[in-house]
This record gives sequence, C-alpha cells and structure tokens, in this order.
Amino acid sequence: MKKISDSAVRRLALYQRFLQEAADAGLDTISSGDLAERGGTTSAQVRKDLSLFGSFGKRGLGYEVQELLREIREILGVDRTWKVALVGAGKIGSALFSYRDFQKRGFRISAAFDSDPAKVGSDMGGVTVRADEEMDRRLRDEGIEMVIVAVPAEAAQAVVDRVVNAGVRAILNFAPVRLRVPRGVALRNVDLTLELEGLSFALTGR
Amino acid sequence: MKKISDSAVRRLALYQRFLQEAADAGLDTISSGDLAERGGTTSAQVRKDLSLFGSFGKRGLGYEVQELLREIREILGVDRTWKVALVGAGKIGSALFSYRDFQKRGFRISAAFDSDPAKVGSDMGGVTVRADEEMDRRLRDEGIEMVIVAVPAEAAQAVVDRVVNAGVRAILNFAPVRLRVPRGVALRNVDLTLELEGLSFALTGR
DNA sequence: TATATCTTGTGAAATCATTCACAAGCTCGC
DNA sequence: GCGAGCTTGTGAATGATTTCACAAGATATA
Repeated sequence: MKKISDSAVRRLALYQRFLQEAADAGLDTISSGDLAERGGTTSAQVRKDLSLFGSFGKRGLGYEVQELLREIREILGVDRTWKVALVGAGKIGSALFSYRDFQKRGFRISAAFDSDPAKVGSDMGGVTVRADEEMDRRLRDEGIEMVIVAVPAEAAQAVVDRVVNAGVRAILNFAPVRLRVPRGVALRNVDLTLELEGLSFALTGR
Repeated sequence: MKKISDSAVRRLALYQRFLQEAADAGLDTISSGDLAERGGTTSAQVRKDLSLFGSFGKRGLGYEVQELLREIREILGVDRTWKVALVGAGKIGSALFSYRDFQKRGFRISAAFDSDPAKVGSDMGGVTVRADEEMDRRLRDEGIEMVIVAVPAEAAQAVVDRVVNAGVRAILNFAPVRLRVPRGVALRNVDLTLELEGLSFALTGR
C-alpha cells in the first residue's frame, strides 16, 4: 500500500465528521464540493484523498453519505472500539478521562495509572487509578492498544519505553518533549505550548 | 516577508526548547546537527529553517546558544508576555488554566468566562470566572490578545465570532469543529479525537 | 434516444518542502 | 601564517502535496 500522508489522514477524519453531520441531517448524497467547503479545502483535494483508497462516488451524483461514511470509518479503523489507557491522572489526564467524545468515537479508556500514592485507588468514573508499578502487567493483561501519556515531561520517555515494551503500538503524548519510539509504534504529540507559540508568531511576524 | 510554513514555525519553537535545555546545561555553542538530532530532523533542515530569518551561526563553530535563543524568541514573539483569556471553564478549560507551562512560557491567562451560572464567580487560582455576557466588554477592557476556546462544539463558532469582534486576533480552539475566522485572525486547532483517529489509522492501515 | 447538466476520478502541471552537496568562513595547533 | 578539521549558508536537485483540467459516467428531461 502506498504511503498516506499525515495530512491526508487528518482530512479523512474530518470528512468522517462532516459525513456524520450530513447523515444526522438526513442527507442521502454529498458532493466533493460540499465536503470541501466544510473542511476548508478544495473539491479536488477531497477526491484525491478518497482516490487513495478506492472510488466511492457516482459521477454526476456525488457520494452516498451512509456508504462513504462506512468506507471511511473502515479505512480509519474506527468501525470498532479501541482499548485505551491513561498514564498520569493529573489535571490534564483527568480532564481527558472524562472527555465524552473519546467514548462516543469508540475510544474507551479502561485503565488509568499514576505514580502519586494520593491518587492511586481513587475512582474516575468507574475506573480505579492504579499504581505505576502495576502498569506494565495490566497493560498486557487488559489488552490495551493505545496509551495517552499525560505525565510531566521528565517522566514521559521512561513511561513510553515501558508502554512500548508492554506491547502498545500507539501513543498520544501530551508531555512537552520529543519522544523516541521504535519504528512501528505510532506516536502523536499534542504540544499545547507549541500551539500558543505558533499563535504568537502569527501575531508577531506581521 | 516571505511565507513561512507552519511546520517551520513548529520546528522553530522546538529549537527554542532545545536551546533552553542547552542553556540550562551550560553549553555555550550548539551545532545544527545537535539541534537536528534532538528534534528528529536533519541538520540541513535546521539551517534552512534558520536561514529564513537571517544567519545566526559561525562557520566551523555552530551557534552561540544564548544568542540564538534570543533571536528565536524574538522571531516567535515569545520575548514578552501575552494576555490570554479562557472561554469555557469545564474540565478541559480548568486543566488548561492550571497548566504551569503556559505561565512559564509567557502566556498569562488573566480572564476566564463561562455561561454556566454554577461556575460563574468561582475562583481559579486568583482569576474569577466571569459570566459569558461580560466577555465581550472585558476582552477589550483587559486588552486580551489570545483566547483559548474550550466550549462544546455547538457553542464554539458563536464564541469565536464574538471574540474576533472584540478585537482578538489569535485563537486556540479545543472544540471539535472547523471554525471560520476572517482573514488576519490566527487559528489553531487541538482536535483530540482527530489525533486518536490518526493513531487508529496507523494501527489499522498495516 | 438525444441533449443538457452534474460530478467523479485521475494524469499532468504547479507549487511547496526537504535533502543534497559544496564553497566559504572560522578555529585550533603547530 | 598555514594546513587540518569543523560547520555554516545556500543554490540546485529531489520528493511530496496540491491544484488544474478534462474525459467519462451518471441522471433527468423531453
């Protein structure tokens, strides 16, 4: 399979969202132009993105909403539930834990870990925060597939090494550090300060 | 001034972080290769990025850490403090509010707003949550320059319209929607579900 | 069936971003 | 002061992504 760019995947996930909206609004078909407008891109871009995976439309008509939605969900792998664990039950961590959209989109956070004894044992919406030491074993035992890392920057690399070692192949990192992961492990960073600095540049570099 | 790509700005912000580390470690000079290694890029990329703004190094030697740090901070506009407001004091919002790195990097959240009467009036680390209705006036009066939007998706566009109308030119959006802003307003999205879906794709599209 | 009108799918062209490769500048040791 | 050894800054080459542009398929209407 050819290489799919990161931005193409992002757009695909966006189209999925728009298709969901269109489906909720009861639309039967949608054109690449419609999708483009909502996503702030062009119709050619939409068609090119989709063409990476097949041809799903009907010339002259557009795309059948339900069908394209199904296809994209399958492509993205979101036609199923993923088992996610949270490492770091601080402010950000617990906010993420109760983020409704994750659940709604099929990402179920079924385990949480923290090294702070004060937090261990506490209940977060049905999930008990476990001690750091139990992490490696539980990740395996519970068949966790993705991990959200919300620990301080200094602790992040060590956590990631252990998590990868426990067989996890996808990591969403909130710590403001560049993490090293072996080839074959997917890593995404959410770097909040970096985003604000980007805005700062936009306001400055007039 | 030529157009600077988004990814170049991101990398610049990263270099800044590494330079800070190098400075803390007491290093005097650093080479493009050093910076590249820490940032997971190449030395040519580093030099190209920097060359967009001038030439800061000494051939044969590398870059003077303090000097380059100063330059990059100036380029990014982080050699000052920014006045930031938070709209939406829910779980994510309050987690962001107490995110220490923002403060440390010069982003001072000096106002917070929410439409929930139960939250209005409550104190968040010295800042009182104000009613939604007071937002427009206070944004202006307090000279807010950036706004972090952490409201539900349905409410986000309306908030953004008002915020832009109040003169704010930079927005960091956490709501999972594509927002429309007029030209000249900088917008960054942190779309958490999108990130997990990206990971899902990586695990699926084997 | 023929015509007018849409909209897709996709090579080709254009644009944008990264990597290469090397001349030129700087330092150090002798 | 000269040669050896680094490392920058940058055109040129390559690679990736986006946009263009249009043939071809589909529908609707008469």
